[in-house]
Amino acid sequence: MAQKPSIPKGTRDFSPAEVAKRNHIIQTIKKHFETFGFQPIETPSFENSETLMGKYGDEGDRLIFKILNSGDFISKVDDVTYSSKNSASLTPKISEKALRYDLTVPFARYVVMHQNEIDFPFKRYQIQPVWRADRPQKGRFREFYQCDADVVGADSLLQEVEFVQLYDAVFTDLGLKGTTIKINNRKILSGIAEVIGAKHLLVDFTVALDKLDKIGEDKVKAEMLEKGISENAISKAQPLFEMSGSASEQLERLKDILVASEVGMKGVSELNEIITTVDKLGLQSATLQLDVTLARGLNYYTGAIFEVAAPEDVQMGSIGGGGRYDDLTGIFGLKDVSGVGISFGLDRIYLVLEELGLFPENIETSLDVLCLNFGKNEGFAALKLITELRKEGLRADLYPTDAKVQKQFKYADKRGVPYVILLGEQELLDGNFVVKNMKTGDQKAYGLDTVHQFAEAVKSDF
RNA sequence: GUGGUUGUAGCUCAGUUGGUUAGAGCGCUGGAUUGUGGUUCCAGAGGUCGCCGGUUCGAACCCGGUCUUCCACCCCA
Repeated sequence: MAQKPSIPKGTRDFSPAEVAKRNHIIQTIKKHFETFGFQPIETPSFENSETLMGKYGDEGDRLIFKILNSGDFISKVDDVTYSSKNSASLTPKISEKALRYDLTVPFARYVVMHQNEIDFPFKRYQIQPVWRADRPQKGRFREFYQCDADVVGADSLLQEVEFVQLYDAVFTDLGLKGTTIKINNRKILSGIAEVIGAKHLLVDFTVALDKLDKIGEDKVKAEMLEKGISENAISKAQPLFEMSGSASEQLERLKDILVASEVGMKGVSELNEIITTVDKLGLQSATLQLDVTLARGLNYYTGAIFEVAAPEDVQMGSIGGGGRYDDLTGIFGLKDVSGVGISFGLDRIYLVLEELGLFPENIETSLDVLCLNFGKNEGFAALKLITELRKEGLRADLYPTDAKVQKQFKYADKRGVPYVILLGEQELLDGNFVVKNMKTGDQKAYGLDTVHQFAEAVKSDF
């Protein structure tokens, strides 16, 4: 080996133990997606560039991984473009495909392409990796999984209510108590921008406001000023910085502020309906919290927006987010299809569960029974035995060589196997096999004709 | 994309003002133990000091570049 092999920045290998834990999260999410009536789809890992470019803002375009064209792509570039050394104009000529950046835009493309086969409202879920050419940090990778659930073709606010319940169901099932589901409505933000006379600067306004809990009131105002929002406008928005109290109290105050804005009042009434409905239904372990500073960067949200914060004692960015987008499919030529969806950040949920020690104890157990190998005849008998155990549905294996018993036991111990079977010369003569419980150290003999009994005993121990 | 940070054995880390042969703990292999793991004891193997170049009689150590790690910003799951 000339040089140590490596993997690209921001990517990871997953060991058996890590895969087991990731699967635990994925299976839990999947289970609840399905009980809520979502159907799975999958889309290609790469799309045509024009499907993705321009959908996530300028910043987003920069973070999309582009795929170089095949063949002698450089000779097909005209001399002017080639010698301009301008990446923005050269890129489209040498790259026509790109790795998907999220699952929502490919889903919108899917809906438009398959609109005639889909029965609306369409509830789909999708669990696949996405790629971003970002600089890695804690909980941020260049390849990571998103677990999305979206509904298209239904503009009822009951969808929003369902998504709050879905978040609650998943995080409760994972044992992650004390998550906060923050909710806001893009219409309220639009309304405020309208009322303060900064409608044209909506995006800058919301991006700055989003940072309130992170950088504080003064810095947020400074950023707004810098972006060209007038002093006067900012002072009109002052009540936003002083929002407190229950959701209904906050909504009352918002009504006062937004009375002149039709869209703003619509947002207030939507939010009110969602919050009061959730309140009546109740949540198991999550808290729904109105947060008027919640903005979320993506430009396509038009109604409710969500973000899930991990329990307070864990240092981690959001572990999920989503919202309603009234016209996502419009970009691809299908008008008037409303969509709403949420996403779970698998990798971040993993880090949170790990930090809080919330993975089930025996999740890493990959084998229920290991049978030791005492030689040719004994090994053959053992193979017959574990074949029966496998038919019983147990994960059973035979040590492949008749290595020293000590070595075989050590292997079983390291693998975390709960039961070890000894089937040697003496046992063969007696027509039985000895089972050692690795946790307690107890040993017990079973007749070779009572394998089923043993299997049941093991299963009842789970 | 901007600024900073990290890299020494499989893992976690020491390593003096630049000085001969780079260390520890854990893990690994073998033995104490020819049918009993997790504890203990003994022995052993294992390193191009991230990579490339420079300064120097001499570099793990100083300088430059590069890759990587982590952090802050931008943005975001």
